[in-house]
Amino acid sequence: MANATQPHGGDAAPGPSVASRMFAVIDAFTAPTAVRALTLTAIAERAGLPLSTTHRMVGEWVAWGGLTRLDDGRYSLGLRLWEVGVQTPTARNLRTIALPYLEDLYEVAHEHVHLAILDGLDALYVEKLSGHRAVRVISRVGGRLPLHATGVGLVLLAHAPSDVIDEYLAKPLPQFLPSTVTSPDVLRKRLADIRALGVAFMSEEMTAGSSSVAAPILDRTGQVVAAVSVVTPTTPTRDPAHEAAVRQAARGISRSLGYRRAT
Amino acid sequence: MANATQPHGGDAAPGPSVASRMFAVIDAFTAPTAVRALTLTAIAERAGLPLSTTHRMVGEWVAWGGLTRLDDGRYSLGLRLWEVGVQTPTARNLRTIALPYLEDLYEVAHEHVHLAILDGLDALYVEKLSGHRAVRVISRVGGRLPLHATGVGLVLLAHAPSDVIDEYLAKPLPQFLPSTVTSPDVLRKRLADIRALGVAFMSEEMTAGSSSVAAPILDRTGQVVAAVSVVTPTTPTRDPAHEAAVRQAARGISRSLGYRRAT
DNA sequence: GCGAGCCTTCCACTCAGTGGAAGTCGCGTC
DNA sequence: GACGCGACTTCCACTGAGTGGAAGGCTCGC
Repeated sequence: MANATQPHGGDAAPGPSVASRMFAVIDAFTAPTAVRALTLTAIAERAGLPLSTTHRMVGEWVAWGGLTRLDDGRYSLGLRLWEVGVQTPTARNLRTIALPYLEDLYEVAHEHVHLAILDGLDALYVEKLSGHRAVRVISRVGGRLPLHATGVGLVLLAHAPSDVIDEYLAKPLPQFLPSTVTSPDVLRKRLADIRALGVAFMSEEMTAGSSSVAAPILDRTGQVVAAVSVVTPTTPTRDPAHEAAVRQAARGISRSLGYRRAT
Repeated sequence: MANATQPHGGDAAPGPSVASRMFAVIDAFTAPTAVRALTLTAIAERAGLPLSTTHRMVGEWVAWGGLTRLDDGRYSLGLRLWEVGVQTPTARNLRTIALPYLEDLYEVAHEHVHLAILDGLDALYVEKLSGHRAVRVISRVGGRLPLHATGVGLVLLAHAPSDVIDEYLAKPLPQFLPSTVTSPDVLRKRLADIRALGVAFMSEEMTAGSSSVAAPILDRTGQVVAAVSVVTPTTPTRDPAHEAAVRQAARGISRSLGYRRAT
């Protein structure tokens, strides 16, 4: 679940304000590991709050619908939170515009199709389509994965502002599998290739048995705002149809976002 | 946006607690109408809070990531809210399990594919796939539509506990188009037919020019927990392929949820 | 230059929020 | 079937976090 660098620190300081305590309660479901359901006591522990305080906070959340009490007495994130969350413009607009193209891509490949954006120093997965027989991968909508070991991540990093690249390469890069590239120099070269080629290829660097092709999505200002990819089981030779389809989807979405090449 | 009966009352009473004021701020983006971005002053008005209080609340939300300040100074719902929201078990589990089948359905029909659940007295849209050329409809993921005028809604209502049906039929039913059925008696008959047939057909009752076929999804206990539908442009004759595909998708999802017919 | 909107900051008052402690509930054990 | 345990709920006196009116900035456009 890659607990990234900058965003949300997890338990840490609940802070003196009511609001921060309210958030600590919600964060208990996210950090350190994402869980479905927690008892009141568990929430209190994870949030670092006294039980009675937690009790009141949880009560408020439940009243609003941000948390739900399950039959067994435990709590889980509530529908209201989902309802409000999916309204968030960034994710919603992008999804709405991109979905038809992702569908097309899925129809060609019948493999995982990913759409991700750069948030902080992570690839944040905005959408994921999968079929019945797709490879096992760990991405999930709303999840974060590292930039240097995923197809979409590499594309996003390649087109990020140079200070972001520097910052990312300055920190130690986890090696997930033998072929994960962790050398900053090699990565720099790789990013240059990705910019030149217009697509990124990735194989066996995050999940064993899976490879991907990813391409950048540009908005009306020509900025890279997202990346699409197809993730397939690793095969001896690359399927050129996938590359073409990913490129086409990326182009289609970019056009829908108002991008006009070169002018 | 059908502001339903029971859930979230919108502006109303902010209440004396900090939490309720915090929620009032978020609700400002939802009710009375969903909006993308608001100025601080607008939030204060919609939430019914003094400006300085709003200022502080908004500050807390921004610090956590639940709201984002845009370049023009206005605020919109923040990515963090989306990130947490998509983690909500109900929606997430259902989506994950159903998606592959929805994909199949989409591939057959190339029209809107909807997945909805019953929440309160509304159909809550959990997932929606659409292609490039699909009809214009007003459903959206996270949105609510009335039970008596949509395909999924009719299916959900038909299989709801009888007290829910009674409650729903007791209130006045809005007539959206000439062919919207609003008579409780006619609807009761219709619901019985839907239960008998196993699918619901709906035509020109919510949006002009669109029709749909919907089928129920059952969980391991045999309860109807959701409904799938395909929404197409209205045509003189019904396409039997759509009905078959919807039934098949519903069956597939039900099976994945652990439903075994009859035993 | 002036007014209108909109946002930010300040600060004395006070009531909402706090959390330790005591009470309740349900369950498995001896 | 009383006992203990863990998990939850309620209580309440204390107090500092939160409140909101007011004043100060900033930025337009006329």
